[in-house]
Amino acid sequence: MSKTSCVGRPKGFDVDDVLEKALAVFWAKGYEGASLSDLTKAMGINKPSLYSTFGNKEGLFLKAVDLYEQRPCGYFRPALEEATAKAVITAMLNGAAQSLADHNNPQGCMLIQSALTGSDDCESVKQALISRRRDHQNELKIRLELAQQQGDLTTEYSAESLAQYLATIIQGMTIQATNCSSAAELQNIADLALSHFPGLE
Amino acid sequence: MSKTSCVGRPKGFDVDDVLEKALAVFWAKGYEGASLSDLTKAMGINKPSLYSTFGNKEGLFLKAVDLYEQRPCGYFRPALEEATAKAVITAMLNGAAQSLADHNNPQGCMLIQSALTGSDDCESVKQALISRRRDHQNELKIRLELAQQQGDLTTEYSAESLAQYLATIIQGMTIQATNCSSAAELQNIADLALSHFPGLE
DNA sequence: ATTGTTATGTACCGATCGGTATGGTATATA
DNA sequence: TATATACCATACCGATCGGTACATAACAAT
Repeated sequence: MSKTSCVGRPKGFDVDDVLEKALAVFWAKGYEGASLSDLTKAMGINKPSLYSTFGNKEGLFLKAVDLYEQRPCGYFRPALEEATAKAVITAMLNGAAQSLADHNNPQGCMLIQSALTGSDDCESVKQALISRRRDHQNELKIRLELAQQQGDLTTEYSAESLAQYLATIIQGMTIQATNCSSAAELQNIADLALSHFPGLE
Repeated sequence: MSKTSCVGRPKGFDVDDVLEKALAVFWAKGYEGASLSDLTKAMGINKPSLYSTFGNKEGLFLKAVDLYEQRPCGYFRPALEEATAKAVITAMLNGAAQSLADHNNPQGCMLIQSALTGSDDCESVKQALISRRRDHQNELKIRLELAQQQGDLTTEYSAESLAQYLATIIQGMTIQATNCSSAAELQNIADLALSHFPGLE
């Protein structure tokens, strides 16, 4: 797959494999907090290999973000596919609670905590993450608009408001996760939010 | 006040004044993202003055956090003094919305974004901020317990759950604020949260 | 005016930052 | 086997990091 078998010496590592190691480091330490030494040590490769494969630190980070959105944060897209607004929101809240409580992963959400602030150098990374967050919120809005058209979500509130409200709660849950909240606490928050969510009959 | 007029050459700057400048830098760039050059330039002093006055970077940061809790984030304590649970929660949500929308300040909440992640060096700062957040949540819990005793908050949910739920929403709002949400959007989130808050009548 | 004390500005410290030049090594093609 | 190609390890680059030594300047006490 990643071995298209070109001429020359083959890579001594699996690209997807080391990317996953890099993801774990960025997730735990953030973009600027993760040094090249941290990364190469965790990935088990040397700096020239990293640069020839991923371009530079920022390129590696963005690839890691792509992987993050496919893997651990993976409850999001499936939740959008649920049949009704209530099912979507339920899947979203429960998925967040479970994902954030999973101790196999670093605490919190990578899209939020890896570059909320930072030096001037990381402005582009910061903006990239803001875009991803807004994109997610927009996908959710579109799904809730559909639900309103299909009649399983009241039109008392705009889809935009409700999407923003749900995003706010989930983002708050990610901060709670970094505060060492337990799985039970996170699930309790999700339950409270669901049972009092606006617009669901 | 800060000039107790001791022996020796007097300071050429006002301590509270430069601390406020430092706060603005830490708030915007985070603990590690704010370099000593950033800080000294904004404060208008040189490094030796900074170190003799505040100890080191971490000492300066912690002093800035103290100041932050008194000043821009200042809606918290007054809100606890409100007469009823509903008034407390209303003041908390509206205060957060207004404070976060104030463009005189950097975006977001300093207690959250200035050290969510980072290198190993900033572990103690990270923990200090986690403590502050949990302390705030605990103060809120105690206030809501009192409200339950006084009968203006139902006992359907524990004060601890409700405090954590409100903290989650406000923390989510701070992330929304860093996503360039408008004042109207933030207020809308606050309104939605208030009108659907569990346990209020 | 002298002395003691504290603050200031400059110049510097070792360590680490992100990133790269280089030379040797392993592989595919010919 | 010869050669071209690409990867790997080491050592290095200038810049910046947090922090400090040192000489000088400004004040209070005598």
